[in-house]
Amino acid sequence: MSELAEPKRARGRPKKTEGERDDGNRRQALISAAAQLFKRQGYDATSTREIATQVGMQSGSPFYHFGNKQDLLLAVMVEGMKQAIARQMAACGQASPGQSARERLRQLIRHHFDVLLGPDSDFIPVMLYEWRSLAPAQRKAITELKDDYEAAWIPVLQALHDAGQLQAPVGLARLMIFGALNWSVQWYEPARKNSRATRASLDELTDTALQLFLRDKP
Amino acid sequence: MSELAEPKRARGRPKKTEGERDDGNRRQALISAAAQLFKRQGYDATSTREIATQVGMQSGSPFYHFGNKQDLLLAVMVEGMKQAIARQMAACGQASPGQSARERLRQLIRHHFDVLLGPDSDFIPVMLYEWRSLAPAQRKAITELKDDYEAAWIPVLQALHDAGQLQAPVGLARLMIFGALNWSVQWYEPARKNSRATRASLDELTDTALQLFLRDKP
DNA sequence: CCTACCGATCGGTAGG
DNA sequence: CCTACCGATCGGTAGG
Repeated sequence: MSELAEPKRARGRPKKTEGERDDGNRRQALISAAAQLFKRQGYDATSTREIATQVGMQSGSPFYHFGNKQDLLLAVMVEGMKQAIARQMAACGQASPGQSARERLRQLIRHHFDVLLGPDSDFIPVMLYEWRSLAPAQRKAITELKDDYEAAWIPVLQALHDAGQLQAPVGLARLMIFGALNWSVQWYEPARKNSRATRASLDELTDTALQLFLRDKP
Repeated sequence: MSELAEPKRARGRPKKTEGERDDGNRRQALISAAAQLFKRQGYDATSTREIATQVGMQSGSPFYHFGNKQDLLLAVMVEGMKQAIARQMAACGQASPGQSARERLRQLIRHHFDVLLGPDSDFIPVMLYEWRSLAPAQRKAITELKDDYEAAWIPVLQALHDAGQLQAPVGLARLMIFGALNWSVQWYEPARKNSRATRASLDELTDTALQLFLRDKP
C-alpha cells in the first residue's frame, strides 16, 4: 500500500517534471538550480525569476525561502563548502602510516579537481567566481569555511617544503597552487562521452599538477 | 605664454575635475573608466550611467561612442590586450644570445604580473573575469589576441621541457601556469606605500613562481 | 507557496 | 554630446 502512495502523491501535484521527487524540500531545489544558473550565467545575469521557473515556482516564491537574492547566493556557497569539506575529510582525512607527503598532496589535488570539475560541481565554482557579490558579513562566514578547507593542505605542503620537494615558500605556494587548480574551471571541458573518460582526465590533470609543482625526492 | 594657456583652457570648460586633460578623446576616457568599474564591480553590476558620470557625461552619451554596453566591454579588452602584447614584445621581444630559457620565462612572468597587478592594470583582469559577458563573435576577436600573447610562451616552455627543467607536458603546464599567475588578481594587494615596495613584491612573486614550476638544471 | 503588484533601475533611442 | 524619454526587467512585498 505504501508503495503505491508515492506515485499517487506525485500525480496529484501541479505540473512538475515527471518523476521528480517532490518531497517538499524545495529549498534544496532552489539552491541547486541557483548554483547551476549562477555558474553558467553569473550571479548578476541570473534573475530570481529564472531560478523560480527552473524549479516550477512563481516569481515571488523564492523569497518565501530566502530573504533576498544575496542570501540565496550565500546558501549556494555554504552548501558547496560544507560538502567539499566533508568529502575532503572522507577522502584525505588522516594520513595512513606509510603514506608519503607527495601521495597526500596527490589525494588533495585529485579531490579538489573533483569538486571543481566533477559531477555536481556547480557550487564551488560559484563560490570562487562570485565572491564579489557577497555582502561583507557573508564573506566572513565563507572565509571561515574556506580556511577549514585549506587547513588540511598546510601541513602537507610544509612537509614537502621541509623535504625539499617544494621549493617555494609554503604561503605563496599554496596561493599559486590553488590558482593553477581553480583556473581549470575556465578551460576544462570534461569528455562527457562516458564517466570513465572524465575520471581518467581528472587523474591526468592531477599527475600533471604534481609534475609541475614537485621535485623528485632528493 | 603657452605655459599659461593650459590652465586657462581648463577653467573655461564645464565642471570637470581640476587639472584633467580635456583634449577631446572622450572615447578613451570611457574605456578607462569602464575598465576600472568593471574590474571593481563586475560588468553586470556596473551601469552605463555610472561610467558616464565618472567621465562627466550624461546618461545617454556613452552610446554616441559605443553602439551598446557589450561593445564598450569589448573595447576595454581589446585595449588591454593590445597594450599587453606591445609591452610584452618590448620587454621580452627576442632572446638575447646568452639568455637561458629560465631567464626568458622569468621575464615573461614578471611582465605578466605587471599587466595583472601593476599600475593601470584594470584591463586584463576585466578580460580574464568577464569573458562570459562577451557575444560569441566578440570572443573570437579576443581569442586571436590572446593567442598572440601566449604564442611567446610556447617555445620558452618547450625549451624548458626539453631541458628537463619543466616536467609537465607543455600544453597543460601552460594552462596551469597561467592559472597560478592569473589567480593572483584575487588575492594580491599591492603594498601601496610606495611604488618601490610594489615592484619588489612583484619581483618576489616572480621568483616564487619560478621556484614552484621549474627544477634546477640537471 | 501563489496572486497581483510596485518602485527603481537599466540599456538604449530620437531629435536636436 | 545633451535632453527627454521609453519599454522592459528586476528584486522584492502584501495578503491570502
